[in-house]
Amino acid sequence: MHGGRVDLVERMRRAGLRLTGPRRAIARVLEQADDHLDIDQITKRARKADPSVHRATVYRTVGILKKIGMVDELDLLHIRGDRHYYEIRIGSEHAHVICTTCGEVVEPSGKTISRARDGFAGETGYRVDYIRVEVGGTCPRCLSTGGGERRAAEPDA
Amino acid sequence: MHGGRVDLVERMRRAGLRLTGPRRAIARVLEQADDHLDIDQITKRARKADPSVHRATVYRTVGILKKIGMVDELDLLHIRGDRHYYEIRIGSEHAHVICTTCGEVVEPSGKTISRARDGFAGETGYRVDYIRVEVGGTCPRCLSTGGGERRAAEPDA
DNA sequence: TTCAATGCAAATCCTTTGCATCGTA
DNA sequence: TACGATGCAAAGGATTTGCATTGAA
Repeated sequence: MHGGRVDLVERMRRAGLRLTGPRRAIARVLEQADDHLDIDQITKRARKADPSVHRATVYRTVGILKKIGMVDELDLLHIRGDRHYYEIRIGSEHAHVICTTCGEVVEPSGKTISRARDGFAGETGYRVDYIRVEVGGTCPRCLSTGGGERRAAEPDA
Repeated sequence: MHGGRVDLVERMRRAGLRLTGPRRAIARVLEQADDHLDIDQITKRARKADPSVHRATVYRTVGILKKIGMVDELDLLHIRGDRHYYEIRIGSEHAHVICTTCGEVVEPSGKTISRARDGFAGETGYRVDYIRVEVGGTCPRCLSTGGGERRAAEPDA
C-alpha cells in the first residue's frame, strides 16, 4: 500500500546489500504492492520480472530486509489464515483496521497512531521505537448492507 | 498474565465443550500462565497434571478455544521468533509493550487501550470489535543500564 | 578475481489429519 | 451406550539449509 513511493533498491544499496536481479525484482514487488503479500505472492510477482527467482531466495531476501528493518512481517489478526504477510516499513508506525466480514484492510493516519503511541510510552516509561496496531471490526459498508462478501485471499498470477 | 483469575473450565462447560482430562489440564495452564506460551510450552506444562496429554490435542484444543474467542494467538512482533503464542482472552482489548533488548513484556492498562481504540474507530468509521497493539521499544531498566541481557525464550520443564 | 547470492533439493519444523480406542455426558 | 475426544503415526505445508554454480563489485 505504498504505490512505489519509496526507492527500496536505493535503500538496500546504501545498506551495503549486493544488488542482484532477484533482489531488485523482489524489492520492486514490495514497493509496488497495493496489498500485503505472502511469500508465494511475492515469488510469483517477482518472477514476472525475473523468471529465475526461486522461493528460497525470496525467503532469504525478505528475511534480511526484515532483520534490518526495511520490511515488516504481519499476521493480520490471522483473519486470512496463519500465513505471514510482508510490507515495506515506512517510518515506525503501522496500523491495520481489518473488516472481519469482507476482509478489507484500511490504514489509518499517522496522527491517530502517534497519539496511541504516546499513550503507551507515557504509561509504561518505555522508549517506544515501534508500534503496530491491528484492529478487527466491521467496515461502514458491511455495517450498512448487513451482508458483505468475504474477500478472496487474492489469487495472483 | 492473568494469575488464575478466570475460570476457563467453567466457561468451556458453558460453551458446551466436553470436559476431558487433557482439556482441563490445558485450560489450567492457560489460566495460570504468567507469560505467553507456545504450543510446546503448553504441552509440557499440561503434562505435569496429565502426562498423557499429546501435542496434537493441544493444537486441537487451542484451535477450538481460539475459534470461539477464549484465547488469542499472538506473534509478539516476531521478536521471539516466528512461533505463535497464546493467552486467554479477557475482554477484547490487548496490548503488549515489548522490550527489544531484554524481551520483557508488559501489559498496559485498559484505559490507554480504550483511548487508542476510540481513535481508530473515529477515524475509520468501523465498528471496532477487537484491538491488538504491539509496541516495541526499550524498557526503563535497559534504558538506564544501557546493557540488559536478552531474556531466554523460557526453556520450561 | 573473489566471495556473497542463487537455484535446487534435501532436511527441518510446525501443524493437521486418519484411525482405532477411550471416556464423558 | 453413543459419539466426540484422544494418542499415535503418517501426511502436509512452510521454512531453512547444504552445496555446487553464478554473478556483482
